Amino acid sequence: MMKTEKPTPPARRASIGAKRNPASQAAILAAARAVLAEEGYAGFSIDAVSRRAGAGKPTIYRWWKNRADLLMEVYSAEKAIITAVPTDDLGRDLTNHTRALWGFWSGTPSGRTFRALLAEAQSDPEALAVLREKFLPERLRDVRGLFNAAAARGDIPTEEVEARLALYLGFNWFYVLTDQLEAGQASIPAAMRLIAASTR
Amino acid sequence: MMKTEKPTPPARRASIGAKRNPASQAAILAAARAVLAEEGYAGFSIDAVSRRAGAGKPTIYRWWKNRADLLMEVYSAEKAIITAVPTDDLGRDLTNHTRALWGFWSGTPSGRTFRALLAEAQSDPEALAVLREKFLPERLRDVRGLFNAAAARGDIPTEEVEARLALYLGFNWFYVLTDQLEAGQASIPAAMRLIAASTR
DNA sequence: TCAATAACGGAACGGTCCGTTTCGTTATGA
DNA sequence: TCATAACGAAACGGACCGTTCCGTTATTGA
Repeated sequence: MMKTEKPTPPARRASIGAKRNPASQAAILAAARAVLAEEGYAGFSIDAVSRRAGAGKPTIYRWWKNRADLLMEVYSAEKAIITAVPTDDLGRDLTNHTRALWGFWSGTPSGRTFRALLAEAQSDPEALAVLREKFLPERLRDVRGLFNAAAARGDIPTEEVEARLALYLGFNWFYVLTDQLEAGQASIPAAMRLIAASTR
Repeated sequence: MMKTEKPTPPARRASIGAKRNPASQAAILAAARAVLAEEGYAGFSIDAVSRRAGAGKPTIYRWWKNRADLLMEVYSAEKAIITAVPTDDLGRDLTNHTRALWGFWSGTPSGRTFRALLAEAQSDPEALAVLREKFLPERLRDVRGLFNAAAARGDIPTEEVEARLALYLGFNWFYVLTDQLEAGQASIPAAMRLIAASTR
């Protein structure tokens, strides 16, 4: 396998006593982010992050259970300023939100992080459960709010919120997982219009 | 890591001369299928397949470039008898096709194989390219036919076929990747109706 | 004040897996 | 007949996993 090592100054940190060193936490998250940005999921290993951060592996395992755990925090640490305030047009809201999300995925390491997270969940049932029951619900709160608001207005049936949410999610997953965010942009408006269509 | 070894009779085969031994090919594919069925992507390694098949690793690498290559053949070897002949109702066609696909994914190791394939593509750009440009187009031929037929009838705009196909694909991916095929069945009809909706 | 506590980075551990090479064996096909 | 090539086995160097032990550092609380 490849071995693209960065001669970056390790910049290690010592213990600051019987408590967690925030500098180490930050260095590890930053290193994970950098590895993902530069090497993608293929290069993402605890060893690589450890080397890059100038941190010991035990320090990583002390605070994160496994790779999925670390990936989730890396993703969450990137606080996307994607606010989703419902107007009176669900289709427009969804289009705007999708464009913001794709911009976030493309313009930061977050797209790669998300892809890594989803891949990791395929080989770790426990990670998949956390993804399904904690990570996704949190990340979906705003979008779900858009659908709920539309349902409250009577624009869409309440009992179809789940199906439409799945359509929305899947649409985004398909393009990010196939690394086609660029080419897929043209499909956004039509897709969002269909997801938001009122069932008269 | 785990070590759940099967004491199954190795049942190895010798060379049959200066040509490929079909029995070895079959044994390797069957072993890969079995490993995926029993251990999922987590247990899928060339070593494990080699042991299980009673085959040498060089024999595997002689005929398959990498894991993704083997995964694709495992998936393709499972010839799903999912015919998609368009009627005059795209929504109904899609619902039927989706149910057949999910049954196929649930009732065979193919769901796990597909998940493994998608995960593998996240760490191997070359595998992703093959998936995108060869594997998916082949697998999507029939479904694309459904959309094209609907477009030919004037039920949906031709220029929206790509967007609707992406919605369809993503919907399936979301449920299979989150291992929620069972719970997601209720969402199928509504989702397919939206994807098939005519834009009057 | 001063020991118990705990985090830190490091090195090293046994183990798995990768992809390749080397080997002796087998049988084809020209 | 004999070059060719596939076969399984074994072993390779290297990467990575998750853990253990180490000496060091500084906090915490008795």
